Amino acid sequence: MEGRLMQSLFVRKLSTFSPLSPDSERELERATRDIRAFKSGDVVLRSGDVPQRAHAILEGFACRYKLLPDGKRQILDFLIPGDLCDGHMLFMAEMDHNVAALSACRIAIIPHATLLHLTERRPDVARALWWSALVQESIAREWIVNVGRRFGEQRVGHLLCEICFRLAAVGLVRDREYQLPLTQLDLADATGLSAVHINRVLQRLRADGLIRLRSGKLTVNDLRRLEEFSGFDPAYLHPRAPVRTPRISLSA
Amino acid sequence: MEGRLMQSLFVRKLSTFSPLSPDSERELERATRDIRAFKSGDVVLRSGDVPQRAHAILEGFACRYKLLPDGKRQILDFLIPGDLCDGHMLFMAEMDHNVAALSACRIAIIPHATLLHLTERRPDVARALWWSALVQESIAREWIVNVGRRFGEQRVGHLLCEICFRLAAVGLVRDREYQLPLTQLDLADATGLSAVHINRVLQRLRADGLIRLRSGKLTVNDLRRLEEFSGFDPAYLHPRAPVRTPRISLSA
DNA sequence: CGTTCCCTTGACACCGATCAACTCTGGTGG
DNA sequence: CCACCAGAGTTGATCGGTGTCAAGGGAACG
Repeated sequence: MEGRLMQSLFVRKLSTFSPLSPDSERELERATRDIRAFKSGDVVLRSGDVPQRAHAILEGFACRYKLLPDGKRQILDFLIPGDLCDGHMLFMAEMDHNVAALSACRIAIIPHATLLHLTERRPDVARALWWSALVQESIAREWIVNVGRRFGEQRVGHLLCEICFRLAAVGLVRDREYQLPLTQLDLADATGLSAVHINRVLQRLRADGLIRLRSGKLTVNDLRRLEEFSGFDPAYLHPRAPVRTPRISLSA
Repeated sequence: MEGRLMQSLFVRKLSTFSPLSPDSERELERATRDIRAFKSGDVVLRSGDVPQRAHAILEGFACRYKLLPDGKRQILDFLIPGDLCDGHMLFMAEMDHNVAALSACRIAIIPHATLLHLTERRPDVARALWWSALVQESIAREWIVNVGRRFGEQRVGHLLCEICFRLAAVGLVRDREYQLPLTQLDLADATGLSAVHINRVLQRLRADGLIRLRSGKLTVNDLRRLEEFSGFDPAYLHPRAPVRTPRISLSA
């Protein structure tokens, strides 16, 4: 829908991390014109890969995950429109986890060379990328708390709150509702629970009137109550702009 | 012990992330001359703080943690000599978690102004700091897997492997042994288990001949076996130097 | 219009929490 | 030097959250 608009979600989101100059936005926009479609289940990045191109979600849901020797899967993060899948690969040697599409996705492919070149000449871009890595770190830490110390109901509630806030930040929440193209198995692997248990947890959340979830559409009946119930505090998403905005320039 | 040597662990570790020029090392060294002692239990950084100074561990163990409304604690990471507690605070608005000493610690206090100034003039320093943030992110993700999808024995085993590798990287492992000044409650809060259960897990690991743990000293009898048992793969610690080393300069 | 996921439900097992007591250790002061 | 004390480690009994297994129902897609 609205090709041009959706395309710029990546740039828009980056600029909320740290303001971008119009020129930088234009150049980033130009760099994200190579768009590929992925089907649900497609693997975008594989552990051990040494990717030469960066991937930015424009539409759809994806996730980071790791597989254990015994076949169990742990989802590490959901990737929503505007998210960069592999920002760290600009510097690191190889992927240490996988990324796969959880729904049909449109993903922008950006050669590292282009992104590096852009970053070298544009301090605001470098700053935004660095900042986005810090937010990801912060989200990962909250996930540790989620799987480590909360009960099933709170885990799921907390996760749904996080997704709500993150989607809202890119304008994908309307009337307390958002598209959630996730399987109960996906929710299970994100929360460290089993699919059967997720099913029962969802039923209880529905029975308590906290959420409605039908055919991929989630409705939060009372966000305040769900936050309270789940122990959710959006501070860890660092929604505001950074305090200091030093000029960062990457020059070759 | 050996004041001068210990002091430079922070600099030494940073330079393993990304090589530092002798000048940068010298300047960093000079910036870390303000050293404070902390007792076990002392809170170094509190959630909500807006610190004006960065903290680097020179000696001892500390941890990041969050407290839940019901009083439960989840440890998010252990901070060992060489680690920067709050690198992200150079950019972010406020702390979203706490940092406390788990043993007697010596911690270098570096004013943000100094660190920023240094970073602005020295691309190699900026690059090393960015890189260190990426490694922290990677560690946090592996912790999600640990608490989400492993059994008690493997969780603890995996954690002990990680600490072993990280301590070894700063030269604090000798003869498969290292100082582990952690309470069983600390291990519990790091693995999402209860203190009682940790006790039983440790007994089983000892009985299986995998480890020895007495009076704060941990011995790994057979690292290969412990890794295999715990599903540990050090790749996520990204021990090697970054592939690309673009010049990053922060200029005000 | 049938195949394939996905969701749902029930029975049962088990990992790990909780509670409560006891022991050990290291440090302190008389 | 020893008695004491507080914190940490240990143990047993019991409870409960969550996993596993197995079967059936529903909805989407070709």
